[in-house]
Amino acid sequence: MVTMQDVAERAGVTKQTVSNVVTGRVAVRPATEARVRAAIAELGYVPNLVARSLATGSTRTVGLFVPTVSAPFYADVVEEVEDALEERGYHLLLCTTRLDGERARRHLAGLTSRSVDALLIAGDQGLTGHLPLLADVRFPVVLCAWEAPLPEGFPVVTVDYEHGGHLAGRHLRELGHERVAVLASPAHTVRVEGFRRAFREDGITVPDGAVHLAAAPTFRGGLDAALTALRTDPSVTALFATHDVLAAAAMEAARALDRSVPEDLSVVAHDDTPEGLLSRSALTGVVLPKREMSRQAVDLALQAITTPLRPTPGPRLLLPRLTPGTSTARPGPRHGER
Amino acid sequence: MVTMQDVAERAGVTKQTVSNVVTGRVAVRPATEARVRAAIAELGYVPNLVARSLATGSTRTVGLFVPTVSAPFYADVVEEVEDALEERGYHLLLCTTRLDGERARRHLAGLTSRSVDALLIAGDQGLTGHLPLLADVRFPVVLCAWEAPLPEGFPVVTVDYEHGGHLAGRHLRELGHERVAVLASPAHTVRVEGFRRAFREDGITVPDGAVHLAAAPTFRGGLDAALTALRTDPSVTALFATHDVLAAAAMEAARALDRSVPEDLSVVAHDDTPEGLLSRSALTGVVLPKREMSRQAVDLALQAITTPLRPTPGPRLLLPRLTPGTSTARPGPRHGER
DNA sequence: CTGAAAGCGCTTACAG
DNA sequence: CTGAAAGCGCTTACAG
Repeated sequence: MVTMQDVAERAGVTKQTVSNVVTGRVAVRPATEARVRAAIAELGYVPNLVARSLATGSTRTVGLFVPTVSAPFYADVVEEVEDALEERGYHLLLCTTRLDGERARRHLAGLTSRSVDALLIAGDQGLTGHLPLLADVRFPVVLCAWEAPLPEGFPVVTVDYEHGGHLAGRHLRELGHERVAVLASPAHTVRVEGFRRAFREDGITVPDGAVHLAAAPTFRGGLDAALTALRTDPSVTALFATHDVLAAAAMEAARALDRSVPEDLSVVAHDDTPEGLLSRSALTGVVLPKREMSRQAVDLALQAITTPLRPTPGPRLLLPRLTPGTSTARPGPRHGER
Repeated sequence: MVTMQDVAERAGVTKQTVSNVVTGRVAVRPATEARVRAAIAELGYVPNLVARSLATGSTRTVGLFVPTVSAPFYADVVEEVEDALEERGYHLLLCTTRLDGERARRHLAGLTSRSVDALLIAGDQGLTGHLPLLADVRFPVVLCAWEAPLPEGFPVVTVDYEHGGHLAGRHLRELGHERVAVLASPAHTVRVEGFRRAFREDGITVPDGAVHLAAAPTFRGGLDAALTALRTDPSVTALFATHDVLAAAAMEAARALDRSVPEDLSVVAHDDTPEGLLSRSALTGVVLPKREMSRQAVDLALQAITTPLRPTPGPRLLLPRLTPGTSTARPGPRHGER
């Protein structure tokens, strides 16, 4: 391996001068710089980043925990975070936790001490019990996309999920729906609360029995829950799905039960991926500011690397928006006939 | 920061002994080890991985390039690779290239010299022109999921895409389809060739005009191509989609044109994600051995770190399988009536 | 603007 | 089984 020392000898300078040329931190006389650059090119010198990291104390790498990359929402978050990091000259170390706290714990242990400059944790699922571990960690931690109760002591950039649920509920109320069902992941209690609040404000109760939890956050799990929901109460005129995968399942369930969307059934979703790669182009959905959230989280983390954030800033709540699609309409004539 | 030296002083030994305890490389007398472990616990010592990397020459991190994590196929590959790496005590540095060779080049430059022990490149899209750059790289590179012509000098673990296309074609032929169209990504020429070969073997030509390229590998791009395909030749009884996102688009197009699947139109896909998170639970598809491919690629890469693979092993071709679903059937009565 | 020195925190032979 | 020494390849003040 070619080292700085080799370059220095070739150029007839000391390695400190080579370092000055490479890092650009200190000005170097043009003639010297040219000699050094020529030597670098001739020898094919490439700086050893690990040695630099040891000397500077920075790896220029940030860790990201997400539950999975197979859910469109998190796939987008990963790419947004990667973009933001790349622009700032950082690498991305990815860990998927698969809703498994023990797995997250192992990953965290592997990241101990100085292998990343900071850690971003997107999504609270399966992690809340393991938060105390984060206190021992040597680098700043920023939480995002956090729906569980917000822990103290960590910077958080997240979405107002209650508001998101409320937007979905109000949309259905404005269309005139009264009897609705909810398809939810167990972790999405806050969105469900917001949704029910919208109905409550109009004097309508969405009963507990109308909330159907998907056993697993998969298409299959969602499909079963959706079929159950529509069979339990065939008179519902609309379905609220708390995330994108469940929404796809809801569409499929409607098809299976021969209810056309939106004529026979409205479907509104949370976490829609409107320009994504999936088949939900026309879904009415609450879209989350993924890009904004990712960038703010990255900025906060990089800032915390150089300047400890004392005191910890309060949580930043970004507002979701409702994007109208063609999956919702006024309740159809079938409403109440069954 | 607590160092090995601090622990050594506390335990009344030298730091080499602490190192021996931590790495377990050299046996240490039980009594000494107990003292060292106690000191580690008391001081909350955590080894500095960067320093270790500099001393050992290994970062225990492997880079992975994928075009995107938003396509189900690559999302699965990322998680499989991550699992294989984690089992072997390695971290995953992720770079998404977004079909952008320039972006890949930048990422590659950032990985120079010793920041990863090895690099896995999954998916050839947008990269073939940049392969020469890989020759300069300081760590082993393994290619996988490679459909473009195989470059010399790199270990490759990929799928027999021609065979995959042939499987899809033969399936449709066995059902009796004669007039078909293909929905393809520009990069998927090999699968298309295999598909056409299946028809050619039966004396049927799939004309060039029946192959519709999606402008972009997105749902929207696929939908446009699918609508064009079905409008250009309404008499086709089956559609072959060369990857999962296009298949989802084909289903949507069928729906939009009021052709029910499989009665009015069969759809067979390549790269299906049967147990994935998407709405294609019942699609007939050619499934790729993602898990097997990912593990073999990881094994090859880790092996190459310690023992240079000389000469470079020949490409490993894994065989895809056709999984029957409910999206294909014999051509319906509509066939030829238009 | 350039050079000599110390140091980042670990591991690795090598003696004892 | 334990200790003294050298080294991994860089950066960072600090003199000159």
